[in-house]
Amino acid sequence: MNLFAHFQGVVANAVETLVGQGKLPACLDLSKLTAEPPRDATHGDVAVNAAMVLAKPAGMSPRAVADLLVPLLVSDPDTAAVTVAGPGFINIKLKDSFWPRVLQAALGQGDQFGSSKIGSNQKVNVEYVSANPTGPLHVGHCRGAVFGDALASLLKFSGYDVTKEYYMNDAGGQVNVLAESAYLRYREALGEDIGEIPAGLYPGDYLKPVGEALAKEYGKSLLGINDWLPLVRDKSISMMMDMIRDDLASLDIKQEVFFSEKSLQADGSVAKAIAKLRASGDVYEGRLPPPKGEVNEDWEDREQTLFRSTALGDDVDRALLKSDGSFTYFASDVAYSQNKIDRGFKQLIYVLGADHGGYVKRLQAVASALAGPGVVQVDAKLCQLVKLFRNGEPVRMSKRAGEFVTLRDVVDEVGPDVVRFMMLYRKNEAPLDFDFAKVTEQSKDNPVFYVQYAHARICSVLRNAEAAGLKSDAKIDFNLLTDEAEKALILRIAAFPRVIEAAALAHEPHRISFYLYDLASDFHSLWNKGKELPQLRFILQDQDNISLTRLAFLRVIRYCLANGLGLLGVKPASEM
RNA sequence: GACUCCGUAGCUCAGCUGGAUAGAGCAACGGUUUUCUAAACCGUCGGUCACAGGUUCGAAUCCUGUCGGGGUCGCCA
Repeated sequence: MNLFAHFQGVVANAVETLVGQGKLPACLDLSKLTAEPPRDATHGDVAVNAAMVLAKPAGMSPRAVADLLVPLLVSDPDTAAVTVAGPGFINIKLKDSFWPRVLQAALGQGDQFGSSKIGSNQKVNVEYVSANPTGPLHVGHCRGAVFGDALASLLKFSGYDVTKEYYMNDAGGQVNVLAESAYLRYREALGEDIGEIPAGLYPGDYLKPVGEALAKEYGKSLLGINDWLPLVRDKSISMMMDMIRDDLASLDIKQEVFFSEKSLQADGSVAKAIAKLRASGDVYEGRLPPPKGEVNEDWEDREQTLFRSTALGDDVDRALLKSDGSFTYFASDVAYSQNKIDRGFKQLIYVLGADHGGYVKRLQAVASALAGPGVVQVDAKLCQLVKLFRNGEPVRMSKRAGEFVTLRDVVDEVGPDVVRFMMLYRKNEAPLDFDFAKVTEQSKDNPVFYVQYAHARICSVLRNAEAAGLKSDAKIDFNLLTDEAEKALILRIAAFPRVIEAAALAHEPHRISFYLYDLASDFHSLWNKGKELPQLRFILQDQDNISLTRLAFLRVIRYCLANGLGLLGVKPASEM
């Protein structure tokens, strides 16, 4: 249960009661009404902005609105006191008996604590990675991969019907280059000296197994023929996708749908989607102004088939057909968008690199044109660059052969949990520095370690508890948790569902990482307080009720940590 | 030139879709350990939220403009 959402409802009901009594005018907009944790804990437990938001539309002073609301809120069974403060905040102080119920409920929910139904089973498509199937994933793909996966988990946990998807660009010119590169490796596998890989082809060693596989499967039969390309291309793509899936598996990422661009062209979907847009007047024949910025020698002024994306907020209209009559990449995306709409998705989330920023508006324009304005929500999450460092020194990468750091290199060096946590310890719009030395350091400077250490400490106490042998008639009574440090933790725990919901609505999984850090900090504080004040320790000799209560408390904290880490895709450590 | 992201403490960053006196960590300084994991904790110091306007009860947050930094601007994918 999200207690803040609960009290927002309580306040909304109170307002409606007042409207019913004629004390407040009807048709007030309640959408801006919030209930949130006050900045300063001395103000109470829940801060409500109702009086300030409603004052103007009601034609009253905030104070007058508050005076109407306070009596109704005081009568709520959970409130101990209601005060009006500052510019018109209504601060609710909850009864002491409220918090034990929160802990009890959290304990009962266990690994579901923090989950919600705010998604109402709405169908959401999260498309991420979608790297060209021409080689292994590099470190640049890492962030989007982890981000997309965590966002999908977060949305599932929040009650959305989520599909995790990868779009395979298996139709363009890149995969023909891949095929030519693989064909060279095939000839090499048959014993031919192929020399240097020509410029423009993919030089990486990872294509050698493709050549060998082709040699094994077809012998020399592909040498004499002219139409080897489609066959080699399909085989290469298939093997590259297997490799990419392996790379993703190393981060424990498994997408449910791998959607083929080629299939859209093959089954006529692209032509159909374009025809639909032409019928609605969104596609026309026309000319484009030359591109700004760098001069492009290939630019040619000609009449072409264009999507009227400027009508929907884009900078220029977008071409759908190349001069040779084949579809552009964007044309496939029109059909792909239609396909997603047809599958019933109400939200299309694209996790993209920052270099795709210019693509966002046309994706939104296409969805709007195909489904109607506002019918499907398109949210593009742009992940900024990851800069790699080794002991403070930037890791140099060049695009020449062998000098790029692969996703696998990073995962193999620091482990999947560290990669996942660190990639989510920044909001996606912020650039991220990733230092191999720092992220594996075992100290509080390293947030991954800090959070894991809290979890391990809890597990350690729970192990010790088994040896302590508590009496079987001991009872859990969360009213026994009265210390300031304990209360701080209880408040933090109570905020967990709200953090998850807010992160899900904002599509910002990084909020969970920061929450977990704060939670770990509260826990470490309590732990150390127990060093000075032995009565605050978790297991007390001959005080089985309080010991059992504190152990249950620890289990609730552990659920928060484990559930939060689980959403990030990080495995909690039970010892370190 | 256009679009887009960013600009918050000496450094790295949060800031809960507009709330009350702007928060953490690092660095600096001081303290805590016969103890359930000190791999930790507590305290002090540190701010013109880039700048200028606007919107309103109220702005780091929204709008406009300026400055500074990153990214993008193809019939590529």
